[in-house]
Amino acid sequence: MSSTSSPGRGRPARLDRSGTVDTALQLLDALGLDDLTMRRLADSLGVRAGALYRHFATKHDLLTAMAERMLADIPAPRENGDWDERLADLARALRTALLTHRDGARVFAGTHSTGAHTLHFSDTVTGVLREAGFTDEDAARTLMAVANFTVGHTLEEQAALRPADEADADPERLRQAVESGPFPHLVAALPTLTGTDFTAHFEFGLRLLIQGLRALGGSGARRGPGAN
Amino acid sequence: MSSTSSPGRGRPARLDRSGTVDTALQLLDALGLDDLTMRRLADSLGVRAGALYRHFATKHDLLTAMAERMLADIPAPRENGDWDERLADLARALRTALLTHRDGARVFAGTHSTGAHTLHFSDTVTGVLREAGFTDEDAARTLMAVANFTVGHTLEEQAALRPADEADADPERLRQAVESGPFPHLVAALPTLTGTDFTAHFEFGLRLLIQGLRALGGSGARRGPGAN
DNA sequence: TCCCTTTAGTGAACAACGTTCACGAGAACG
DNA sequence: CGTTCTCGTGAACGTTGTTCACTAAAGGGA
Repeated sequence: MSSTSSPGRGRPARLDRSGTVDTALQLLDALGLDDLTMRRLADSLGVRAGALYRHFATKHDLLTAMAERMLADIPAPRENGDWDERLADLARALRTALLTHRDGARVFAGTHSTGAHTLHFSDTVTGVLREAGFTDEDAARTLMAVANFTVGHTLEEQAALRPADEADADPERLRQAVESGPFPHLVAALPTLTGTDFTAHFEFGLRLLIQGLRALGGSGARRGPGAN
Repeated sequence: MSSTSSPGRGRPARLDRSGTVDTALQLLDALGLDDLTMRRLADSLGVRAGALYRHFATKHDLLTAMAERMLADIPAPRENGDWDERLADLARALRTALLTHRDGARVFAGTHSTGAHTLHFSDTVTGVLREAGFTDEDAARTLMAVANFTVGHTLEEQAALRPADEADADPERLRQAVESGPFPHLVAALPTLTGTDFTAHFEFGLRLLIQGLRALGGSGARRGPGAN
């Protein structure tokens, strides 16, 4: 299937940053973040672990490059749309990018890339807002709010997606704990809380943020659409 | 200074779950999550590392107990207040609880406690919303949205608070990367993005969520206050 | 009081981890 | 052709979470 990830035999195994990140992301999908080790990655590349340090100063450096790569394929928001639709496009695209790889949100949350893709995404978000008439300050804070919500949500979503053998066994354990204590409101909320339609959960929070933004931006909300 | 954290000499060193969690949280504040090891914790307790496994099945189990303990001292929201004020109280209290300990958000995000304090907090949040007239479903989804935003925000806040020696050096490195590329909107947003008033950032996102909630809850927003 | 069961911590070990470094093979270059 | 530089090797270092046979001490009947 893939040409870069098989260890092969007798292959010369010339490494480079880009191909290594590719293989690392494939390995992440196969093993999860906890089992992604420098030695296993080196094995997949037909190389010893020490060789990786010619290209990445540290494992954290590798993870940062992986996070940066995850944002590479984020599509641009729709053109000729209102700012709220375009902002929603971008938030959904960020969630999708994190969901594309196993433990993607954990990798992203643990790093702080200043690479071109990450900066481009942030620039696009603030651009949509500034062009809609929001102040620089509100645009910046909105970027943070949307990104933090999206990362927080996806962290939770991917935690729930984990194989159940990892001692958590959330669905039933939570229900039992809630029902055996004085938590009447939680009992009522439980069906939704344990529901698995994470897209609906995400859309709910996103709608809240955007509605709040509409209420805030007296000038921004009423601008003509697509004044590109 | 503290009586539970000094290794002492010749002390019999009887362990229990509660005291161990206390010492672990003190050690977390002193060392940070990355340097909190089972051996160091055992040292602080005057005990060998293996002894900890009599009380905690795994390190993750210990961390879960620490996360649960962090929510122990969360104050109740104001009584006789509108639902939006009470919800804001709870969100702020969660942020404060996570900020109280170094890397608190990381510990919390990496665990899923089903303990009494965690459930009580969730019950209180959904209770405020249900009593305000929101549906069970909206109450549950609001809990998730507010919690995910708060955790995501505090994760970022505490990451920025880290000692600068950890290779990130965010403030200047980000500015330099942004200004050396084609990111005009980001440049404009930079002063706010690199600002250190995280409370203002948090309040902005929180206001967005609550305003959005007001727009959503036709019946909820107009209920009489304090219908306890 | 004696015995016996249970509890809790010891000490040593295990496999695995991230990371470092002296070294050698081979490419690149003049 | 000779030299320099690049890059992966192999072995090691210190540290991590976790396990387990053992021992010392506490608890409870008879």
